[in-house]
Amino acid sequence: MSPQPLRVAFFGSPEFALPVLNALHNHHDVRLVVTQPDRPAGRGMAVRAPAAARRARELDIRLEQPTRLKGNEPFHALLRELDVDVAVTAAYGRILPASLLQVPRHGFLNVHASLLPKYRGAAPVQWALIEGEAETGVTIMQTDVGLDTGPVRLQRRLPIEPADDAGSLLEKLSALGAETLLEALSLLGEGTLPLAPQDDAAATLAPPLKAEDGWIRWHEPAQRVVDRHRGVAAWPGSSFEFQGQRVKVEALMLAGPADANADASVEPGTVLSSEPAGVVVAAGAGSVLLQSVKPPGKRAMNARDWANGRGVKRGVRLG
RNA sequence: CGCGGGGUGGAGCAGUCUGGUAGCUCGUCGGGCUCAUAACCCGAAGGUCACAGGUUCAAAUCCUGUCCCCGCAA
Repeated sequence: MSPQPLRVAFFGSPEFALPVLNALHNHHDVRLVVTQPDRPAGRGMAVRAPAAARRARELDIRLEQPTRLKGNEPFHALLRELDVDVAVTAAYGRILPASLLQVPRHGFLNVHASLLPKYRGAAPVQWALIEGEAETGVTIMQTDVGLDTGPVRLQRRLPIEPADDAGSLLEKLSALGAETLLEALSLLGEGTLPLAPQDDAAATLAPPLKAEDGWIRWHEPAQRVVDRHRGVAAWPGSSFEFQGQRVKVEALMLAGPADANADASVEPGTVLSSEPAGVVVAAGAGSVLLQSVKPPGKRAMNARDWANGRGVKRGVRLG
């Protein structure tokens, strides 16, 4: 795709970064991979390396996992030594100091999973889903000192399918991001990569999700409950409270018209029926079908099975 | 040895603290009722209570060890 391989440094950590790293490795000269440090994760709290770090080892690319960047002179020196044309970031998860941005000849390009200036921040895909957007996309931007505020260099749009959740959309967008980045680097090599400032007035924020973003708000309209569920699917997942316990919802959908909450006097969160397909719950408008749930300490089960065992039937209130 | 929850007929649970007849909501099978059903009625089958050892007249239940599942932690 790129006739002229560039010398690049790559900054990225989680799964989202992998397609981008792989694309760079296939078409350019990746001289360095930088990820977040290894951290304890998983049951047993075993130390685990970020996805990009494991991939870098597989590809036998030099790997650095600095704890801090600001004032880290040896790291700055290393980047200068490697003499890279451009640095690329994709979900690196850290603000870069100005002193670092000017080291590569062409600065830093960031692969961001939204149509900037909308959804600046750490969770653009998740928030686009929660807000019920019909489309999203990826932006290749020139990194500056702000949070996703730098000029847009290349952008590609992608429709959001009804079946998409945070997991599937992140996957699609990382693939699209990798593709778009290669195109951008190609144009960069030719000196024809556009540079357009963002319209700050149109900017919106997509902050990291918090655990409470996953709680189902039954008073929201049914479609919004579904959209929120899709957005928080990767983490923290949606859940509700029942008898003091947090029950996670693995699968949920809009209830059919037959199950619609016709009686507006029914309190949101009230179980309307328990049927083979699942448990129908009244929302602020309309109703939602819980298909698969996961009580604490248990594996995922059909919502109907869960209801059978816990005495959940018509009229019971969920929190 | 980071913290915590769990393993009981085919599914989901109660019972364990305070040892003493295997319980509940479903499903399955047979029969009945109904124009009909995610409905209702009658009946039946189906369980080494995760595994091993120990205590006891007696263990799903108490003690010890092992295996497996799950949550927190981003």
